[in-house]
Amino acid sequence: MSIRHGLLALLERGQMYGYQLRAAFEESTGSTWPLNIGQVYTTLARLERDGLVRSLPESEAGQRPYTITDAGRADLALWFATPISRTDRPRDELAIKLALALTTPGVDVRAVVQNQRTATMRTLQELTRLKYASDRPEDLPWRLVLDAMVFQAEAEIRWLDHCETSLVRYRPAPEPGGRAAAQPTEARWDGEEARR
Amino acid sequence: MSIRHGLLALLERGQMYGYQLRAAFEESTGSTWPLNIGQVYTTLARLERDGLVRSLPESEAGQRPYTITDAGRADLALWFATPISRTDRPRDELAIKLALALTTPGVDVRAVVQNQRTATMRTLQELTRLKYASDRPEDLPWRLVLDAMVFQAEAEIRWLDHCETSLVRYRPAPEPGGRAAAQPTEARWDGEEARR
DNA sequence: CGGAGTATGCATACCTGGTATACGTTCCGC
DNA sequence: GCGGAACGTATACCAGGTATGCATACTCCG
Repeated sequence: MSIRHGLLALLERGQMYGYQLRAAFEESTGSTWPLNIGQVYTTLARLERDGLVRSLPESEAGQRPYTITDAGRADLALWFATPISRTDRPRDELAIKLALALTTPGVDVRAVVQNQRTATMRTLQELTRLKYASDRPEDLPWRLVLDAMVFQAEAEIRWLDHCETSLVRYRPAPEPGGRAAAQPTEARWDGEEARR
Repeated sequence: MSIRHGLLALLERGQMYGYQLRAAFEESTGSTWPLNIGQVYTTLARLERDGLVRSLPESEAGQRPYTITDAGRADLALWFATPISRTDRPRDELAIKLALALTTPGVDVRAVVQNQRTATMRTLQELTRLKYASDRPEDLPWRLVLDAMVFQAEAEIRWLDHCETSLVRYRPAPEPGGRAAAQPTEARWDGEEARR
């Protein structure tokens, strides 16, 4: 629901049309997350269907501006007033990957951790480089977005290190017989282990 | 692409059918991210369409097990070998929300930050409670997933505090005239500000 | 001047992720 | 025996996300 409310917030500043909305969205986050133009139009259509925006008559240059409605303003206010909870965040692909790597035969978990660590370190350097590239005080929103990514990358590094030490202590030998794809007859996960 | 590869990794342990796959997936992440059963079947169909899994004949009990193919094994190995980059992560809804709050008239940014902070602190307490609930050493994957969420929540707290101090220093008065929805004639974002 | 390239602008097709729901069977307890 | 819980598959539907088509206007350069 991020883009819906993002467009609503931009329309709260005044009427705008699709192309403008994309530019404003990308500018407010420093082009960190490029926004496909097609999604802007489909999202605008859905917002209009739901009564949160209203499309104005096409301008002389062929642009179709939109305005936010009262219902849209209420929805936006609710979005700003409601904190983002843990349950409506997307799945953490890295965590899933590592958790599954631990129980998948033939996977070098240490290597996965190490590869990810160097990649994340590289990202972190790139982010700090970007951070000090522009120091204009009016870029506060963009710099906060950058800081969010920096903080998150640092947390990821810490977590990866934590994983590595946990691995050493708990998993000296993951599977004593090597590749364990040898039970052909029946599946090994028959549900009674699935409930903890 | 998280679930595609997740199912592939589970099938690497041996043949399984849909319902089993969901149970195994949820168990390996400690039911942190519940997986809708419908998604398992549609994803399996897409994996079979792409030649990464093969469906076996229906068992006597009416279950339809799947096996991973060689192409699937190769895809899975590639997934484990390739680190997750910054660009293919989902948008950070909280960062977008705060960046937009800064430029949206009539939004109390401090309140947004404070609300989010208390909510995240609550999740953090809940997570540490969960973390010490089970200490079985064989639950390492699940505990690592939990730790990932803890590290991320802590980073979020730090970032929110950082936002608050930045706000104090840079934005003592966001809009001197109050609600600024007063320019009715023309849109205020005409593209020449959009390029930085 | 003419054409190639680029920015502006809208629209649609298509795929994946995610959810709800329908619809069966089996098993177990009351 | 019957009602609910667990097991199991399947489909419809919506939102997020991407690629692409298509049109106009401006600019730059030979």
